[in-house]
Amino acid sequence: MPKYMTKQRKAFLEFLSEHSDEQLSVKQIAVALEDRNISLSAVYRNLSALEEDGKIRRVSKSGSREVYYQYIGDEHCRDCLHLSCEKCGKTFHMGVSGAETLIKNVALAENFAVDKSNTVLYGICKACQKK
Amino acid sequence: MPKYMTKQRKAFLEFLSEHSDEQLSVKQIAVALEDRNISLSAVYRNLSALEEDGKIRRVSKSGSREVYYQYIGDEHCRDCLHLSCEKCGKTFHMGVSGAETLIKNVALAENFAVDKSNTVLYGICKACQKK
DNA sequence: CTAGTTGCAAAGAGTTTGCATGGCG
DNA sequence: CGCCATGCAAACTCTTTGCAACTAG
Repeated sequence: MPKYMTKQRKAFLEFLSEHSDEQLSVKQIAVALEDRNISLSAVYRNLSALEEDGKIRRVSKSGSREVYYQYIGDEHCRDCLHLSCEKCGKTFHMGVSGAETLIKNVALAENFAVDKSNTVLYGICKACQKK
Repeated sequence: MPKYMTKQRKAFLEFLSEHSDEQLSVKQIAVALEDRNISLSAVYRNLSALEEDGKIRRVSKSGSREVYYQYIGDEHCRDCLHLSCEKCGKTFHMGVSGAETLIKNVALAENFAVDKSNTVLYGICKACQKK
């Protein structure tokens, strides 16, 4: 949707893609970007535009009432299921073959067509399980 | 957490459990209950109390920025994965055996321990697929 | 030059809180 | 009777919007 690449928008996209394995709150994003002279309203407007555009995804975390955003810019991510760790907050990708198997299982068992792009599985990742 | 069963709280729980296969917005709940003389603040307070208490779950829907709540009062639901239809908004339960298999697959493939109670798979249900 | 984008401030929506009143147990 | 829950209104926080100024193409 964005037409012009302003310096604000550039900084915005840079920041999000550098943190593409994290789920960021609006506040985190705003604070990180105010050094770069991006106003709060620009943050909100860019979030909306990029979400419509499919470049980022809005997600909700377990405990929190806050809204979080995550970068999904590259095509790769669109074919993955996402696993979100409830302890460290990082996101893991479940590759195409694994995801397809899982989705087929649900389809068979329940006659339900899972929407990959919108589904996030929550749990505890390998690293955090060890702690 | 609730100590007294007031008539408001009774109506509140009745309404939610009658609609346990739907995800309800705060607004829907508030409108439905204002006939029964429940103020907006009582709705909010009860939502918080019951969420802490594990009787309801807060979920987020695909397109919307709104917060939704769903009744999960009975023990049965705690052992299920939930499938939420993006068209009709209804929730389907994926029984224990199917859910366990699915969760084991994820654990094997990605070393990730899925948190059943917090995971909702989004997609299109059988009935809506036919339309 | 022109239309999209930004910043600011004000408006709006959603949620929480303080306090006096009322009702459950 | 004591304490919790409620209702109301005010306070807060988060998000959106109008408008003038700016800037990428």
